[in-house]
Amino acid sequence: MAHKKTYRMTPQRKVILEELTTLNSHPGADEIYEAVRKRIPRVSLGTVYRNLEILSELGEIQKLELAGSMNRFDWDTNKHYHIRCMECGRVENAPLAPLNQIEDELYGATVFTIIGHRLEFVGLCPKCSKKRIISEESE
Amino acid sequence: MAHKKTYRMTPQRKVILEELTTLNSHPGADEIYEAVRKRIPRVSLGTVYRNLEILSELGEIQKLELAGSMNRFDWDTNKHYHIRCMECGRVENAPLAPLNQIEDELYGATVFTIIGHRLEFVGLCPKCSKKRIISEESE
DNA sequence: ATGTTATTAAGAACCATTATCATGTAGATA
DNA sequence: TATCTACATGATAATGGTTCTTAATAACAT
Repeated sequence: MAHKKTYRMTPQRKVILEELTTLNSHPGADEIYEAVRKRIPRVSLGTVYRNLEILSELGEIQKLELAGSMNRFDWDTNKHYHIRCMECGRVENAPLAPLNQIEDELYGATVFTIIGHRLEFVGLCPKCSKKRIISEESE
Repeated sequence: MAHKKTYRMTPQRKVILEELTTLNSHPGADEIYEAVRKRIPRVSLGTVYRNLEILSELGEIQKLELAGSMNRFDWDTNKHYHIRCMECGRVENAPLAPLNQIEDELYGATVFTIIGHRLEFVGLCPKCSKKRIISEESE
């Protein structure tokens, strides 16, 4: 029989959660690490990763597996989509309601058991799209 | 003025392309590397990565940036979506037509310049969904 | 044939993430 | 309160995918 895990609300875990909700937008583990270090200077990077993992297991936060190598984290656990700047990697929420029926369209058409879907928009944030125009001009 | 790059179809590049089209389904760079090594034993992993990159730049193949760290490659350069097994990582095409209008819905609602979107379904392949049932029974 | 540029093999470097491990601690139980 | 033990921690090494570097070679243009 599997043993039910219990979780403690440790100071580190609490600070990590607080900093994630404070940070403006979809930080990566590295940014969270830096923020937490300001309050707990001797915190270890492993602790940050471990707790982000645990918190998302508990449903307290959401782990975003977008394109690119780095994971990002979101305090908003509601279903929503994201836009990623292909230039600087900045991530923002996409103003689009969840496509709840889209998975039904695959029902019967695939041998897979569908569990969910991930939709991500790719584009340029204002800053990077401005930069791009300038660099095209100078060519 | 930017200098236009020219590309040669070298033996290695050709074999990489051939093996990708031969391999059943959405292989990663590692699988392609193994396949190419059977024909060019001394090929280097770096060459495989470099050429996969170049081939996708040329539009000969498609680079799939799905969730998780590993990129996969697709000889089919038409727009289409994928299903990924969350257990074993196997990837198949999703039988769903491209959502061509979906990006229009964000127009005016975001400060980003939208360039494209990525939709990926997550689920269980037949093999893994069978395994999961068995392991649930034995709990 | 000569210079120029693209390509290669091999391995080092890189970066995000995980694993390891000895030590520490919260909270249940005696 | 004392003790027990599963869970947590910090420090650091290891991993795995990918990219970069270097020096040697091959292909093309002249």
